[in-house]
Amino acid sequence: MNKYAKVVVSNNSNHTDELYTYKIPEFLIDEIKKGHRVLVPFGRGNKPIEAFVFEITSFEEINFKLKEIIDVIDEKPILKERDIEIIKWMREEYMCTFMDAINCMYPKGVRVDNYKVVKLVKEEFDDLEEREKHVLQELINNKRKIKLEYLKNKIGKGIESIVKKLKNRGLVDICWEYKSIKNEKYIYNISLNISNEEVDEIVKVLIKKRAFKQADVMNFLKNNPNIQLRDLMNLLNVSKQSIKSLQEKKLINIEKLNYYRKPKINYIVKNKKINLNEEQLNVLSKLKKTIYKENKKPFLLYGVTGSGKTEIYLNIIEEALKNDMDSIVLVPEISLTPQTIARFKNKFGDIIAVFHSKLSSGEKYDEYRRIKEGHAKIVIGARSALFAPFSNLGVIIIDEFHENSYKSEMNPKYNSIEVAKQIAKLENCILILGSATPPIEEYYKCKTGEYELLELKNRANNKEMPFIEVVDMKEELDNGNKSIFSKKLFEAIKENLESNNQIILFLNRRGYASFISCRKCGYIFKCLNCEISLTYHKIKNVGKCHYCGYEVVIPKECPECKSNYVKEFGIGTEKIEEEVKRYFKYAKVLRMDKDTTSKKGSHEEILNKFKNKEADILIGTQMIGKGLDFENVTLVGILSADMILNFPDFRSSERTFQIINQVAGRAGRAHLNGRVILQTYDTEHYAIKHALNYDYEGFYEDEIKIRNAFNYTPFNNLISVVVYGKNEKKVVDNTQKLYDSIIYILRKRGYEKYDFILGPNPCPISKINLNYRWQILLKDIDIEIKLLKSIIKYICIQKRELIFNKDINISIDINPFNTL
DNA sequence: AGCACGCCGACT
DNA sequence: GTCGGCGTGCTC
Repeated sequence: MNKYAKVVVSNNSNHTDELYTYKIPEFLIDEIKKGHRVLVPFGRGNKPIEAFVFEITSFEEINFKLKEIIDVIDEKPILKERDIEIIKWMREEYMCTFMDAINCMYPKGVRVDNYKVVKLVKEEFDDLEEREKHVLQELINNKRKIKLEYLKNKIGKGIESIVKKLKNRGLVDICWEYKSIKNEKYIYNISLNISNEEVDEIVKVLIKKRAFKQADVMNFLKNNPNIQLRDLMNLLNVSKQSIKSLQEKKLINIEKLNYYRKPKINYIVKNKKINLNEEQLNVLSKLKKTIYKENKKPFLLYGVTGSGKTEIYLNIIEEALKNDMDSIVLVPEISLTPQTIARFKNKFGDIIAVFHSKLSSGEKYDEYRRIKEGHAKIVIGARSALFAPFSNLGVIIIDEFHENSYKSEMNPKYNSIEVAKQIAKLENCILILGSATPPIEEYYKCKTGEYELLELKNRANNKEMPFIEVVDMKEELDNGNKSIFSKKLFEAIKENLESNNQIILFLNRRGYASFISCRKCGYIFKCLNCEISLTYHKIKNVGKCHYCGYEVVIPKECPECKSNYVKEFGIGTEKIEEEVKRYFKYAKVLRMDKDTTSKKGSHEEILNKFKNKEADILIGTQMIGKGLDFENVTLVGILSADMILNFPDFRSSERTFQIINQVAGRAGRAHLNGRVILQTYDTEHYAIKHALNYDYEGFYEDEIKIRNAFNYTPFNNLISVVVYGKNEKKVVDNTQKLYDSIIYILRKRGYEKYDFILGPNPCPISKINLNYRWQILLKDIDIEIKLLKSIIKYICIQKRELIFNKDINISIDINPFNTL
């Protein structure tokens, strides 16, 4: 019976994003399985390309002749059944191609090497031009076959037409060939299959048959019981054939070992027992109970800062290991969590694989292999670690799962939480989403019963959360204090410095000032490539664009009106540093933001310095808020909560609440009492009021009402379609066309109200890197999200050429984290 | 996308 | 005539 494979071809194109059917040749029928990588001839020229088998069928569906699969690439399938399910799901969910999703699962880089060759068919020199003869002669000299590329180098331009002419006369043939990259690296270990005593006898027989090489090998093996094939071939200068025939005579064993196979390690779990408190034990026992339960719900682990979530993670992973199950731990940004990683490594040692985005593709592949071969049982890393190829997944943990790094910014623009849920469902494994400030839409799912809520309400050391004092900056201004420090914060810094305690100052913006302008004519320094004002960096006296990296020296004179009234406005971490140094001359200050941590390892360096008390004050942006323990910090100053609050995004309240919570949690973690001072112009805002009391539940209740009233998530989905390109007019026209097409389809389907479509509008950042950006936002109000997606897919992907210009790009994001 | 093929102007 | 440049259309 004929068998057919439906495959996805490895081609970065929207036009080939479908399943292609190939006939499986006789010799591969038993070999090819779902998930295998294969080589198929594709296109008119039958170029051999890599493809992934998604289905195998045995009936003929199509009546035109099918091409045959050339070969399988790997010994074992690359994709598991559930990987294929996830790929299909991601393609639907995020409107990406099969290949976009496959690229998440399988490290790219090692791909098929293909090239065109010219083959000699007939030797006939009559009526040929000089250069044609030359080509023919080359072919005769080179075993009648030459790479086209090689000929191009030898002959130069015009080779294509020469070869074509030769082809038309039937003298040569042009076709594609490939060098198959078999990815598996093997070691062949050779040993005797007979006893040493028998060897001499055998050697005599071999010599009689004039098989001298084989005799050499046998003699060698008598003295060296174990050797690798490669070494044996080099040392004795024997061919593979000689060794093979020895194997056929059953005189030797050839053992195929995987290159990565190390001596099997028995992993040691260090039993430095930390006594869990009652709350933790309770949570843990609930988790353990579900390990073998069918149809698990995802767990939302709501644990206040310092409640010992990590300890729960370590324990449940240990439990999984006992049951021979693997675990995945996602952390927001690997470089920000050295302490967490250290704790995992301490406990589990060698069986941990670490995934960062900064691994080279080779390193990534090595880690991939380690996992695939079962040498790593735990992977810890950023969102890409989610796709680790474990065979028996038991637990997925997403730590600090409110962090927006879990949403991919690149195609496919997936949300790790959603993908994790999908994987957990298919693998029937435990999914733990841990946070001190869960996203509103996720916490909502506890209320609806989609998640099971686990709570850690107390800090492990039983310390109260530090008291947050709020300072109204409007009042400060009325009292004539124009500085960036309120009187209260100023006094507190002074006190803490005197008593030799450490201080953290938090501000959500790097640089010195948020913009630079001329006070006379109002000129504002802007990026040349982006529609964004430049941030002033005083140390280098430059204006920097935080979107494209553009930098320009700021002149004293206004380029517009030539006056001397150029001045910077707003505050950034650089300015805080300057002010602190001005007021507190003897304080030692460290600054941690994107500017001071660009070098590798500079992160840890700053943190270590601060931990070792080499500085009194740490000034920083968001990155100081991530799971760091500093015992001697007794004061945290949040300089301007408004900066986040006034951000033009529906999540800004939530972000504010989260950041205050995170940053405040840095104070007083050990024996000392902490104090937090929060400066804001908006003391009455509900996010700030609830944050002061660490009242997540209260904040949730207020926020969910707003989400409901304005049709935001979790009540509605949002789709953002951004149209961008270098030509502003084309961008505007194309966005309008997109809008018109959506309306046209909706009207045909009987819709009359279109108020769920916002736009077309320019994006809040209307130009980035010379690309003008326009946007249409759609919500699934009174319309099915599926329908909405299918309409957008139809217009933006399937009929793309009909509607959009060639130099126009489209970016579709389902439930984006921001709509800039 | 990326490749093959074909149509058309340019040039020995 | 034929070279090669680009436009067009298809990929099991």
